[in-house]
Amino acid sequence: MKVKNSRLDAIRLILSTQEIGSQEELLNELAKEGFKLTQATLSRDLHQLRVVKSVGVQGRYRYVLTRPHQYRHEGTEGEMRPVSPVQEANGFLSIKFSGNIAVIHTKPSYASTLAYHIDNYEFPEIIGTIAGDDTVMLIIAEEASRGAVLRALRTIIPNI
Amino acid sequence: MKVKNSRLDAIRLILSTQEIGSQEELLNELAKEGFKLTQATLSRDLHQLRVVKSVGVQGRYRYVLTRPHQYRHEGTEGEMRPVSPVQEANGFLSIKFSGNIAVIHTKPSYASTLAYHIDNYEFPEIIGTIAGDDTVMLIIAEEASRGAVLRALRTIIPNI
DNA sequence: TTCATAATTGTATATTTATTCTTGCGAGCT
DNA sequence: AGCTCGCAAGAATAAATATACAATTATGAA
Repeated sequence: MKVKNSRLDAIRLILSTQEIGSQEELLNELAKEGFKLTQATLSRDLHQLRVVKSVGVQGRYRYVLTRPHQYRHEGTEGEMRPVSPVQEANGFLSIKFSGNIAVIHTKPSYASTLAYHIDNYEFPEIIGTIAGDDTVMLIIAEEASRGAVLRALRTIIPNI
Repeated sequence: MKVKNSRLDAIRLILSTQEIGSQEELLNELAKEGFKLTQATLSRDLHQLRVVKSVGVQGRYRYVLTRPHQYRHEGTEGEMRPVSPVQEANGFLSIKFSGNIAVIHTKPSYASTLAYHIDNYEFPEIIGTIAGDDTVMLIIAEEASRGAVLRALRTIIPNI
């Protein structure tokens, strides 16, 4: 849906520039931008964006974005995201799983850069990485399935 | 007050080892540990600890600690432990568990020093470590609980 | 197109969380 | 001792947020 995506964008914009302390407040800001929706929908949007209600400077509550970058899980919509340079040349060769560990093999010297980008996304499915020269080890969250890990990584490694 | 501080400690311990999705749930866990309090008090505790309700891997809500660093507001108790240089600057940021592995994130370049110190102690709970630039992975002994690991690490990382 | 399926949303409501108001307690003071 | 100040906490309640359900709308396959 076109409406929803631009609304999510608007939410991100607002939250990154203003101090919003409640959903109702955010609802008002969105209304100013011409978005008409209910608190229920907003709650769902925030959940999807993984926005959290945090505690700001004066002890006041504040909604904050947690993701450096957005990644859409299952592209319900075609929605061609722009492709970053990382995706162009990530050196990815293979991935294998064992227990709660995944091992990615890369071309020589690519591992640490790839790990850096994975870390950056702070996928909840991946609690940490460690890299050698051509190998990245991922520790997978206990609740995460391998499919979920692959989907998450696809943001960075489309050719996975 | 002594009670409150140990309760805050307990909250941190619980949140760092379990998936807690509501205050009531946390209240139950605290009850198991012998803490008796109401939701109102817990809400205030969480606010003080700047715990946020976030979204975990399965789309489930989860309370997470935002500040790995401990801060006691009022030095109610003198308790001035001598602080070693390691403790001064260990670069510790966060710790997460999955299976028998713990992942510690540190400030850039701190990981190997921290791992070195952990190795040095030869904690029976930790059978080995491996470090990158800002990540230390710990392999946990089969018999060791996560609480035990945290307690052990507290020797080196008081702000854990 | 038409049907089936999945996604989006609102309404109403349940659930959850924050806060107001009050009491009790202990430290430090005179 | 009595007094005050400030923190801690519970009870009750307000406020905020999540969700079950139903209706609508989009998407895709044949």
